[in-house]
Amino acid sequence: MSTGSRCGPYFCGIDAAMDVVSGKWKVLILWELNEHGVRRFAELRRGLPGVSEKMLTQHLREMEEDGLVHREVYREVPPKVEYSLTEHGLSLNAALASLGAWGTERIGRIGAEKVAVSGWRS
Amino acid sequence: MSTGSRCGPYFCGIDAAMDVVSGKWKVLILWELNEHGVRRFAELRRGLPGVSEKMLTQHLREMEEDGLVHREVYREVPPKVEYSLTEHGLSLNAALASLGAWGTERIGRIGAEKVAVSGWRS
DNA sequence: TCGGATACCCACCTTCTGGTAAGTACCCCT
DNA sequence: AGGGGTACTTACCAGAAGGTGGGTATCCGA
Repeated sequence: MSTGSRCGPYFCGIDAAMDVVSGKWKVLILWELNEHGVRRFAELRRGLPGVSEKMLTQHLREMEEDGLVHREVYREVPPKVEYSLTEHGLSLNAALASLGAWGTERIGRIGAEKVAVSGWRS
Repeated sequence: MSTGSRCGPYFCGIDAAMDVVSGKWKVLILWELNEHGVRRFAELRRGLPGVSEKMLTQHLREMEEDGLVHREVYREVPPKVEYSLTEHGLSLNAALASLGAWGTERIGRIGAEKVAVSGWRS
């Protein structure tokens, strides 16, 4: 998966979009980055309770490959890396908005539990 | 998974929506059902090249549990079962439209291959 | 000097997902 | 009588996804 680039063949557009978004934390990373604009690695980790460092780096690398996030490395000590959304990441987030609204409605319908994390809304 | 109902806890709405849609063929089933209105089991199987009977039944059962599809059994011989979308399934499909548009744009951007199947558009 | 922070990488292990192949029971067509 | 279609179910298996716990090099504060 790390080398197997997500590039189809696809049945349709939804298929292609689901591909870049499939991964336990990807939409959450997208959301977090959208909310805060720019985030450092450790900030993302703290914002996503339960994510392992391995998964976070792996997902971030894949999203970088897919052109969704921008990775800015500052060659200093201690290391500093900033992540932000590219324009494709931003537009993907916008495209996910209606899906988010549907999901929020569903949460209310089935009375699902929600993880209480400060900073998470909707 | 068959018994583990998809019911959170969730971080946000997108999370909840992704949950009911995660599965290799689910969005495709959703799309197929949306295009044709009502479909029988074998029609769906033929419309989704590569799907195994096991996965199709499994996904259909889960989507029924999640209130996305309606299953109508006709007690005859040979057996006849018709599947269609519920209103929640229809609204989910509508919510996926913008994501589909994003994906279609992405396919063009990266020049991904598309499965050529008659009946599939966009 | 010791612990904590930064941003990772690596190997190992478990869990989950999906595929294969078989069986079921009854029908129609040739 | 044999083959194909209907809509599944079950058992088994392979590969992918994700979690755990270690290591790296450097710096800062206590």
